[in-house]
Amino acid sequence: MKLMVIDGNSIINRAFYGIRMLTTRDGTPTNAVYGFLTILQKLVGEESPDALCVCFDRKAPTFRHLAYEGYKAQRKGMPDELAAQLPILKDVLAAMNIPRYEMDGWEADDLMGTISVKDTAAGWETVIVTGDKDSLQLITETARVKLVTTRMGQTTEKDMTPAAFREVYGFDPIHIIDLKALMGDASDNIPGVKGIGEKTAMDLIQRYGSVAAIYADLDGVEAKPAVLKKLREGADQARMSYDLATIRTDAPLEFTPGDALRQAPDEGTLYDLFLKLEFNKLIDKMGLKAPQGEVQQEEQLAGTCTSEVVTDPARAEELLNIWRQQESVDVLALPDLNVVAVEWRETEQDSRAAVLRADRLEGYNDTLKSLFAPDIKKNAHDVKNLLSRLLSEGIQGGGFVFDTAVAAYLLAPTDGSYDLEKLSVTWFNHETAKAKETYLAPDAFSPLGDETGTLDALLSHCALIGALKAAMAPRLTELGMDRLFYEVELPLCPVLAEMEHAGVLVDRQALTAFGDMLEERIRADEAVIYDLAGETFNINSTQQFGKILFEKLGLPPVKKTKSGWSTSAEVLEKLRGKHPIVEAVLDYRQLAKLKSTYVDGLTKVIAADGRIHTSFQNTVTATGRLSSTEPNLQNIPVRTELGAELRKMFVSPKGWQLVDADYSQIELRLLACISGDEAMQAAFRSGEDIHTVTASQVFGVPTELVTHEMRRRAKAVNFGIVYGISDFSLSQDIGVTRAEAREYMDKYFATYHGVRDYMKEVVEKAKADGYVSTVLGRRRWLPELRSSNFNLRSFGERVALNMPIQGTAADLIKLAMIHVRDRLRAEGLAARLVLQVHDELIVECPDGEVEQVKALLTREMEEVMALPVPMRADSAAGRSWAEAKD
DNA sequence: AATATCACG
DNA sequence: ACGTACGTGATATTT
Repeated sequence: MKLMVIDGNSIINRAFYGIRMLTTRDGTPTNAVYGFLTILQKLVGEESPDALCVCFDRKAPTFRHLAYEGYKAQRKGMPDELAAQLPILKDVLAAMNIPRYEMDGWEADDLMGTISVKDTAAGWETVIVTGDKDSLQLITETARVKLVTTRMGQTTEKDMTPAAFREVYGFDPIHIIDLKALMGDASDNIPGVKGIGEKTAMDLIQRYGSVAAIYADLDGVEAKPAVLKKLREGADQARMSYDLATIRTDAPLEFTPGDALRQAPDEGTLYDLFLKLEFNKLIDKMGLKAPQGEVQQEEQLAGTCTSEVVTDPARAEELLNIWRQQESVDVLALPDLNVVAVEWRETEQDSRAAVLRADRLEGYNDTLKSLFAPDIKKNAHDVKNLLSRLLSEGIQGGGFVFDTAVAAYLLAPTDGSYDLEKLSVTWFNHETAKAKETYLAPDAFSPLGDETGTLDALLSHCALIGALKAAMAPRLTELGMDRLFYEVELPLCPVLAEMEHAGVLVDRQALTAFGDMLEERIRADEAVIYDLAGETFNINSTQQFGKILFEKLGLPPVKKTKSGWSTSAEVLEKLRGKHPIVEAVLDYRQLAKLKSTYVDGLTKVIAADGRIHTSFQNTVTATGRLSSTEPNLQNIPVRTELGAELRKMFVSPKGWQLVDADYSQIELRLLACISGDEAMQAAFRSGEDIHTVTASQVFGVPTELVTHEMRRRAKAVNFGIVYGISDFSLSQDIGVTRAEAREYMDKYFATYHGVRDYMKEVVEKAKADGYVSTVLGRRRWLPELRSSNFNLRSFGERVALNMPIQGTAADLIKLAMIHVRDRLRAEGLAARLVLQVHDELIVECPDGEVEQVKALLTREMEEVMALPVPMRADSAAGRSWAEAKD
């Protein structure tokens, strides 16, 4: 019979440091518990012990430690992230019915020693699991130590039997105590004999066997005189250290191995616990089932509903009428819209589903049009995308009352992706069929394809939308995000879809001509660079260029990257003037970027209608902003003269113009609002230039005497504040000493103490709540604030400062976009929104509408919300984006 | 797939 | 003592 006894503290420690940080969505750290369980499973699998128990340390002072009061005094307390996981682990062990031993005044290894002795007495074999070499003294013929090490998430263990031990150390296991007595152990604060290290100690113990033997006849010991002297002077230390290093085997513990016989876990309790810890993989791996009473979710997901493939137009009509009666139905469409699944509840319990297929149903397009009309209320996943595809088919969809992708995003905006498969796991801990392997497979619905499982998967995903809504809607309400969801995000979907569909007209010829010009200049730069380098090389390769720059030409490296010396523009700026190649490469880089990313990149995505249709992503950013992809039209150059040329390529159709409206200083204005800073609010209300006012106050001069340089620095401080700046970064940014930067910030905070107080309070509140939020209640969870990692925690603090501001700006412009669209429509204008660039809206309209549209945009943007500081928006019109941007 | 760079607000 | 600003996406090179 075999008993496995685990050093709980040691193993959870190894797990904590060996496995990357892991937290639940609310920030509870779980990596150590997870790691512990992984190790436990692995070892139990390998050893199949008959009995199992875990020992823990109890912090109280212990007698064997009284001998040396410094003992453990200096041992660093365990990090909070680890300490928080100990009680969790104990709960898990309880649920698994694994006995746990801990006693006031005793350490885990003492208990393990005691248990091991009793185990042997009962005629059992013992396996001691620990990461601590101290415990090697417990090795006997019937007790072996499994030494566990965890690195990069990989666990390796080594079996230490008496033979294996002797192989490594050259003496018997029990004498590890003697070894420690001589060499000490810093991590356990065992002093050892001063001046005796590992080498000497090993040699002595190998030759004499024990401390006792050495001191019994110190004069007979063969060693260097210096060593002998140290031994003589350290006799007391050696004796004391010997006691400290000795693991006791006489703890007053009642134990017989039968107490620890393995038992089945309490499945329900364990399931709940793992669900809370988000250990979904473990639930599956251990085949755990939900406790009674929570099973209905499974049934709902199992999709036991009745389904039909609609082939009769009359039946389709009938169904449409049924759907019109429903409070809402769930819809899931293939990307090409040729197959649509609809699911609805017939009664409380029974659900039904129908599949519409373009190839099976006559009048499919009309049915589609009716289904997506506003009078049928629909729940869908990624409404914006669906609406966009519908518009491509000439259908203007409406009537969407829930979007599971957007809801998932609002509830966890940093999760990254929200496909149905993933949501099924995060919300219900249920693996579903993979869309790509079933209904999204290339031949899923082709006549030659294999349809087995395809419809099942489609319908179960469709039903999942309903189940997710049932779970998410109350959560949104609970977190106060109803208005944000139903009045901002959801109504924004059709606006975005329309913008994507509209696209923006591009002057292809001008773009090509610009590209040709760039091409020529790039060639010229290449020639110059090769000449200056004395060889040809790939200028785009930072490695090759770095070699030329720092090795061949011998310029001084400035900054490191992970893989060598940086050649970034920031570095090259500093090297400017040291060698002509620097300037040439800077110029080359600018041209190459414009050519490849913008001219070539944009040309590639001009559609047949001569326009570029970007995709606006509404479930990507952590702050609530939109993002733009394929292509990204939110990073079209503007800061350099040459780059800004590109904006001349974005044009209006004949007889039309582009109207551009942008918020002025929206983030700083919101900082003034959110912080409640009177001085800053007054500055904005005065209507003067905020950077000038700030400069005047920070530098203590009247506004008329603020120089260009003073304003520039004040502007950098203003911006920096919004990002949670440090004096170091500010000094880097504006090129002054760190002390000066510090001084500017101090003066800034003296002027705007409301901002200073806000910065402190928002971080404190975030730490208490675990999240920050915007004016409209958009949330970002911040588990980083609980990290023991300084960098990560500091990052969390900066995010806590920035997200409410950037996020509120995003809230505002999103709301403004909805209002703008509604007003354009209400006033019967042909004008339409085409682009959004975070604080800027671009509308395309007939010449005759320009003035009306300019006024409308300014008004809707400025008056989108009543705030203590006025929001300002400026608008301008022109034949191109460049012309409209002044 | 990861890294470096650079475009934007 | 730490390491040094928030939020994005595209391209080219290298692994």
